[in-house]
Amino acid sequence: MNLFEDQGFERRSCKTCNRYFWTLDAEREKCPDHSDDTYSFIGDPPTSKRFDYTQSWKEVESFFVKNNHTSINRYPVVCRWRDDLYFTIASIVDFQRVMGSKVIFEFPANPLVVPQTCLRFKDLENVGVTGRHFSSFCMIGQHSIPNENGYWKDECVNLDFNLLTQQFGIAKKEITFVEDVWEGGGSFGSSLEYFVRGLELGNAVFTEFQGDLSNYKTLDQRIIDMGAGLERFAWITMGTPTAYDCCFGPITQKLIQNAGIDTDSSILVPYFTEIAKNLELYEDLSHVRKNAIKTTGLSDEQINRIITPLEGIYLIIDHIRTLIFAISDGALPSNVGGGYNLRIMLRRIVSTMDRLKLKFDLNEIIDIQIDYLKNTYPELEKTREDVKEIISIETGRYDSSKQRMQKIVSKLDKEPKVEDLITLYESDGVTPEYLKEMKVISEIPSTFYAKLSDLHQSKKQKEQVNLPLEGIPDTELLFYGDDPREFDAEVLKSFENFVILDKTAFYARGGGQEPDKGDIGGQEIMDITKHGNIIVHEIKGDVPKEGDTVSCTVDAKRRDGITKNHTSTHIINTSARSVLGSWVWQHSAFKEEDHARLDITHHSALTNDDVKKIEDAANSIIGKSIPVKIENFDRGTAEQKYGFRIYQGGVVPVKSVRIVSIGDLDIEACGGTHVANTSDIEQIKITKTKRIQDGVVRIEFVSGDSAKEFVKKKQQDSESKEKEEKMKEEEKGKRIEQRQLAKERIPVIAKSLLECKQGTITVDDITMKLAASGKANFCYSTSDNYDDVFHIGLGEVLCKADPKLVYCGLFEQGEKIRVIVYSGENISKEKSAGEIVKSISQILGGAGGGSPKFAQGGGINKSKKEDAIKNAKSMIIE
RNA sequence: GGGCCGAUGGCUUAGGGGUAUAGCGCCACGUUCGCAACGUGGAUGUCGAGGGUUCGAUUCCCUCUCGGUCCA
Repeated sequence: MNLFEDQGFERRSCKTCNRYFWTLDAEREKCPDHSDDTYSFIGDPPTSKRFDYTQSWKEVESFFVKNNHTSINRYPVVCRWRDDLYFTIASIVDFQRVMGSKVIFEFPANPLVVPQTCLRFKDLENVGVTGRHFSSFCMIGQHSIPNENGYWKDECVNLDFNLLTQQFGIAKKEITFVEDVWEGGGSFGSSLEYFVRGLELGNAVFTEFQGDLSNYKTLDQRIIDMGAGLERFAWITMGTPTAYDCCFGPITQKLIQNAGIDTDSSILVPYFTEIAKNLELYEDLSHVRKNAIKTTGLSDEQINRIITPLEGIYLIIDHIRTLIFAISDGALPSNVGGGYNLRIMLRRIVSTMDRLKLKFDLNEIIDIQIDYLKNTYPELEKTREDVKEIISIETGRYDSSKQRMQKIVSKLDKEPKVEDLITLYESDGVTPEYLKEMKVISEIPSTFYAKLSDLHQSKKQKEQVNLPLEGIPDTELLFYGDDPREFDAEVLKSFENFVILDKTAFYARGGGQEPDKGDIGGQEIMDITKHGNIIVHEIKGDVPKEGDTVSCTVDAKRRDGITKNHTSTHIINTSARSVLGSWVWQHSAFKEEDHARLDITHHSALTNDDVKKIEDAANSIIGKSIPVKIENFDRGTAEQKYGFRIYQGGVVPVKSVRIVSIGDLDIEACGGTHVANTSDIEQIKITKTKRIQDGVVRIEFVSGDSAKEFVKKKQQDSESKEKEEKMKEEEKGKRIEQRQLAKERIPVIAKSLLECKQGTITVDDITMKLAASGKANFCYSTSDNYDDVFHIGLGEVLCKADPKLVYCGLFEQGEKIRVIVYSGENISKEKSAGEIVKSISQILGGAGGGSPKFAQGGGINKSKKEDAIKNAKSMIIE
């Protein structure tokens, strides 16, 4: 290093860990991790300049721009350009593109700096407590490829040295460089970490080898990956007790005042210095905290009144800042993948406020934070209201989920067994952690997770067929060119049922678009798949000979339907985004000939109103007859030009991307087939929507002719449904009429019947027979003019008035005959209604039963009606 | 895609092969100068839809729809 020689740095080995480091300080014997001056900048910064978070970036940026760097905007924190990462975790990730097993680097400028927001959830429990851990932070990315524009080690170290000394005014003897090796992502190189007073400010990695330390070769492309923590740059100039105090802008002071915490720097400075030092010594955070309390001699009262609430406030602010970035960039809190991290963070915010009895207005915190952050990240302004909306929905969801769990837990009458725990978790979403918190169970059984995972043994993945494709050239794709429906092609290879042609107009399965159908040399095509750049056709009958020329026909109607549906997918996607909110992204899609579906990221199920608005927006795009333009771009150029919205369908593993744009409404990287103009689609109709998982909504739809048919069929359906409804209404009216009739007539009939004091009387086909004293009275009817409602009503009234009465109603109902028997209170023991019904029903060829006081039954032998009533008479009157 | 749970008046719900529970709300009347409170009474609940078993299904079985939830 020329710099080290010029400036007089000395290389030494740490007395504790033997690592080599470079210093100007003749006294220094240990590396920064093991020195005594660790974190002495707290309360005593090593520079007279004071830069907060915003200003720190302005200083860094202006320094590098002055030194011929291009300053580029941050990339999204949702890492859509890589399949293996959910969130952007380092600035270098911005420029990494995975192709197969290889990672390649694509730089939009060289050299460059970027203020890259990075999300890391590894040390979540440290956030707010340690003074320097964040769930998201700004990585100052300084990147260079050593060519005619870029530079290598010497220049890099020079720049970083000058940044610290000139721009930040830190004395050069404060700076220590530590030698190390950095490895990751299949490549490695030497690295130089730079520290000031024990705080690592940055790490420059000189990536030049591929492989690992035992087996490596030089990379074709050497890269400088210098990452530095912007929050730390601000902190070292401000010397505040924690980095949180100087990195969040005015919100921190506001919340501290709001909570009424008295921040006494004579307590905070030594406490957080101790925390920082102890963090290097112990792994366990509670140990670190305990030790710091002991060393600084803080009382329990001071901890509870000052430190604990401060930790909570720091956590809340940090977590909200992360949520602002993540939601702005299109991530939604959910129960899957990276979304779960966001849900956890929101729940930590809410439960921290509950625990500390802090009443903050989250919307206000979001506003103040965005007002501050937009100095560096102006794009956050655009999603301000969307962030608030998502956070408020998620907060509400947490509340109702807590209530739900409480309700379920309150119903538990005994300590649940492991099986019960699994049911509770699987069916009701009650986590064992919650049960432990609520003291329903004392410990989570050790077998819980084992049993749970047994239950969800994932089925074996479909084995991928390995086809012998070596040496076959790429297939020429006619569907990207003239796209003929009939063409001749040469058979390059054929085996089993597979045919490979030199060129093809058959679209292969891919990008959610189903393959074409048609025939090759008269044989029907079963499936078409893509293997690298080779298209493989699977056909039904015998395969043609290699070298033959075959004539091919594409099923034009099918292709037409699929194509319309594909463009419709793009249209619905952009319509949904404009109706619902900026968080809407394509999650996945499927396009068949006569129907298609699009899964989008959205927090709730769609309402009918949402669906109508989306459909209207989509049809209005069709009505505007917008040309659909297809262009090919270099990937980097496309990303810079259109942003990461182009990756709706996921990662595109090719260097040149095909950009499909519908005016400026929707621009996506897409390999599918599309109509030339939106008016070709004619009509889009959403047929169904469904929430398929937390945070994902499925929209099923039809377009073109299918849409027209759907509308027609729906019209017919609604007409027949209307008729049905009318009939139901009529039936209902009849029933009500009958009930009304029964209600009116029962008192009248009952009165007449009860007037009979002896002998027999018949009123409206109902006969009352009064027995001699002591015996049961008998009342019956076999008229079909009465129904069950009537008999039940009359029986009850009569038996109440005459507790020695047995009432028996027989009537035909459709093909069957039914019987209802009531037995008065004073007689029901000897003349049980249940027994009578059983006997009668048997005669009628059926069955029945009930209680001694009330029973019903029935049968199918209508002709036995008279026999039945005779039997009843004999049973009752004897 | 798979598993589990659920769907009962406007709302919350009990129940379970044989008259469908209760609370809140609502309406009417009474008490009151009026309100609240109280008292009395009232309501068109096809017990999510369709099929099966049965004399009889809201209940049991099957299919479907919708909702919840968990796992991929």
